Amino acid sequence: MREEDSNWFSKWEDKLPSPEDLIPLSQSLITPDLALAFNLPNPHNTLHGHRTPPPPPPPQSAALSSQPNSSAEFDSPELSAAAAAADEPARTLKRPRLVWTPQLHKRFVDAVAHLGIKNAVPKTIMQLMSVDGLTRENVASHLQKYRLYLKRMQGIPGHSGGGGGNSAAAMAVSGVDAATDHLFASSPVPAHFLHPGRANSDHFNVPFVPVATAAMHHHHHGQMAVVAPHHHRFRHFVGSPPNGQFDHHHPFIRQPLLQGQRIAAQVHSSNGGYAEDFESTNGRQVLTLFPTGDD
DNA sequence: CAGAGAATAT
DNA sequence: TATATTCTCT
Repeated sequence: MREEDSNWFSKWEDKLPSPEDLIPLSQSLITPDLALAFNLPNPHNTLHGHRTPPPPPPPQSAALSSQPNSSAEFDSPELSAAAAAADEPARTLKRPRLVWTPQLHKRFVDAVAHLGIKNAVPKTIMQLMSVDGLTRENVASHLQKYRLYLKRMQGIPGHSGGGGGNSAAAMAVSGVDAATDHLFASSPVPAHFLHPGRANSDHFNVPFVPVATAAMHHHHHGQMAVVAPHHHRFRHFVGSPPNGQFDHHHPFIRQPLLQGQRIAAQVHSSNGGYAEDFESTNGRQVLTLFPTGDD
């Protein structure tokens, strides 16, 4: 692959989304814990600028009664952010539901596509997506649904996975409502996804930059310029080659979504509008990347 | 044990 | 319904 260094770079570069595509993608998920712990740095962000990021209310327990748990839980007032932060916030807090926006899903699909079905497992996908705050569970859950979607799509021949031309047939046959697949249909399904028998070949060779989830630095953001590929050869294999046979295709790199952009939330009860900040409705919060139209 | 994937739960 | 959580198996 080295002799193709320059070559692959071209291809790589070619394949990259344009800056315009990348920028809207540069959102980051901030873990609620983090948000709480740091009391939302609330930089000068802006875009909407308005409405101070309301200090996310402490997790008002209640709800959920899965474990009657012993005794009563006291939510001491002093258990505020400070105390919580000092004590290990992550443990007690509950993450808001993640909303898979088309942009986020796009990343997901890209990751899966470049990893190859074989290596596309939650952990790996998650790492490749490098979205701050995204958990393996988030990905696993989404992947499960996505696979079902693909399965349905496979049953319908003559379909080209396309956002624009969605196959009503597929949906009709599988008795699924169009709305159901809307998200999935928003990103084209790579052809090989639909061919189980076919040995697909793309895997690893993924120079991804692990994003340190340090909450400390929020320097420059917005600028998501394509990271300059270092001249080194990236030797980051994801997973182990089954038989040592490498099949390198286009290198795939993702710019980690840096934090500091903006975080938005949408209330579960179908809030018609788009997100503002963190809004809570009896403790039910939804974390979402702001919708930027479609891709 | 960690983690994938399916089955449930909310 | 969409996403989360739990459970089972690898």
